[in-house]
Amino acid sequence: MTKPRSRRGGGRPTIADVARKAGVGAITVSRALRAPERVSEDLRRQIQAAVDELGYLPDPNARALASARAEVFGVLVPSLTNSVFAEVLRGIYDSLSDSSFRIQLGNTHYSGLEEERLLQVFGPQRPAALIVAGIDQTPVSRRLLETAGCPVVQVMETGPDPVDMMVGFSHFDGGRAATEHMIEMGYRRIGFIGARMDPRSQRRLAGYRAAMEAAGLFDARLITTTPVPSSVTLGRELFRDALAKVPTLDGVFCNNDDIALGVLFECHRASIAVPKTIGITGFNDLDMMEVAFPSVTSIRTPRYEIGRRSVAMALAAIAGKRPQEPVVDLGFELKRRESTAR
Amino acid sequence: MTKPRSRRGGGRPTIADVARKAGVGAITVSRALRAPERVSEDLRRQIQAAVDELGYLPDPNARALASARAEVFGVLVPSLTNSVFAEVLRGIYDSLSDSSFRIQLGNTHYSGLEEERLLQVFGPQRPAALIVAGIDQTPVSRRLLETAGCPVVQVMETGPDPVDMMVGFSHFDGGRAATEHMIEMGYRRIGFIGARMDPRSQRRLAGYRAAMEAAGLFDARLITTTPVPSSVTLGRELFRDALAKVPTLDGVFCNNDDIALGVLFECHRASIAVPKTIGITGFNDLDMMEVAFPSVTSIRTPRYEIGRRSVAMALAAIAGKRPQEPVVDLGFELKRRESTAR
DNA sequence: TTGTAAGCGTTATCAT
DNA sequence: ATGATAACGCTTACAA
Repeated sequence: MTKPRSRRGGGRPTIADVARKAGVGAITVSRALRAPERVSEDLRRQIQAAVDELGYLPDPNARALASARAEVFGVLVPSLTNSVFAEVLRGIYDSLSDSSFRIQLGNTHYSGLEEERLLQVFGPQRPAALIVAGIDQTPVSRRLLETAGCPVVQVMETGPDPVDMMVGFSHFDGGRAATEHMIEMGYRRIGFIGARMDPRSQRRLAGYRAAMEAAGLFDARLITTTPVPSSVTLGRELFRDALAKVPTLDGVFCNNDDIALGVLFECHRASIAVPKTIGITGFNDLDMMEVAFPSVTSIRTPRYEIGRRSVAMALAAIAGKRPQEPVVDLGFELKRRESTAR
Repeated sequence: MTKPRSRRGGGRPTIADVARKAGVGAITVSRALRAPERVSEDLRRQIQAAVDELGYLPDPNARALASARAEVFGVLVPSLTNSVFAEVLRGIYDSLSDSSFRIQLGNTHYSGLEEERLLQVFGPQRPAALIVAGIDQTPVSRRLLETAGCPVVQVMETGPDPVDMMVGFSHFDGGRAATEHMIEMGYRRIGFIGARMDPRSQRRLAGYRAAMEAAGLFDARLITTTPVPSSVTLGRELFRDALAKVPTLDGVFCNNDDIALGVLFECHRASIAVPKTIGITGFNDLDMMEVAFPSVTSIRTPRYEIGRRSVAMALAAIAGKRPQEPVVDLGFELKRRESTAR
């Protein structure tokens, strides 16, 4: 006659089963698992044996309920397929895979409202930390983050007023560095081509503008943008528009590498010489920019590292060790390549 | 004098607060939220008012513990940055964003052992469904899936022996169709270039081989593969190797579009005419293949749709409506483009 | 249709 | 260092 199993449990061993088998109290098992140093050597071994024998695995839901903390990192990104965010996500994932923290994913689709909604939904779960892309949260989102009761890391950009912590770099400086490089290489009628135009793209554009104005080269007609999501196809189209608008164009700084690639392909197709007739600079430095023909100058951004660092900071904060400097600027690097080697 | 707050709760309103305010029992609130039709019109309104006023949001952890079911979809992919899986993930995410299901992410890094570990970790959470990439689980993983007690969808491929449900297409047929197309276009010394060589790549290779043998064109020296992860850079290198090995090569079927792009760029660099001297076919049909110059022939695969469909099937199964046919083949499409238009 | 009682599996509290 | 007890916030089972 079997012991009547509880109505709901699937029959998995619970902490009570382990405790019984090891001849100790449930709480001791709990401690042995979470803070082994607080349990005597002896009991620890007995408990471990019981755990192994029963194949016991703690129930994260019960744990979260009892401790009012889920071992979950909430991660909010604006896109899953944009490889920039995919790499940030990979950095976050890799840094978390040794721990018992899970990742709960949120895709804001570049929408502030959707971000608010997701933050609202993540809240009741009491995540251990929140990592969000960008620094331009709505006032509502900002308050939700401030009252989340857990470490918060804003990633991709740095700025003056962190909710809690920040890891990123200056998109303005990146845009300016790219543009200054092209000016230095002798380009004069340098266009800006940008899609999506989210806040980070806007700041790259501002950097472009600053550099152009400083050189006395700025001309509003050189700017071609669209709110439409970025793609290689769109890069081609925007380049055509830009060229139609300003036939004397001799270079383009592209919002990102997808656009740059579209420009490059269109140049091939239209037999426009790169870098001679048109110079091209991209942004992010995807793997393929180095292999492209001609290879494409770009701004290397530390996406993966941003992901890793954000987790490191959050983990430290969870452990009570807040960093000296809550805002970390990981910088960027200009990769000079053939596409601007006039 | 404030009512002594419980020691742990963060002070958020609970279902009991709502029940008190609405003058009903807690369970009625619970029902009103999950199955409104089972509560009278009147109470439903009162409860809704109380919920709104208090800003009540159910605690998913408590809910999961009480019901022995978390509203979580466990999703296992081999890579976060490979855009193929990023798109599957996006499809899954988009299909779930109307619901209250969360996504818990697992990255297997193409490792069967890591997949086992993740399945083990996901188990105790009692996910509502499991979506896993591939059909080649280890015996251990397979048993974990079979005993997970929730709907399971294997995605990306179809095969004869589903754990539960499957959505995908035949990589063998895809590889064969691509190769047959090249043969039809007049190519004879068609190489196969592949990186990573996971099970899906292997089956594409098998399809290539079948087509080549059927045409009496097969030659083992035409095959160039490596277990190294795929990249555009690698595509260039493998193409060089292939060409060194077989100077008479007149075409290549690439394992995926990254490789194909690397080949294309190398052809540009080495002034090899495409499609005249070398024909190129890729696999997956990324956005940029159509824009590339020359545009690249590829096999269009329904990644996003696979994600959506997998969720639809899982959701139906959760609702007790299992599909007639547990294995769904979404097919693929050959996109004939300039790179093979000899 | 609504409510009462009893957990769900774990950890916090307080005591020993 | 260890344990008894009472939550944690919700849902299941059953009763009315």
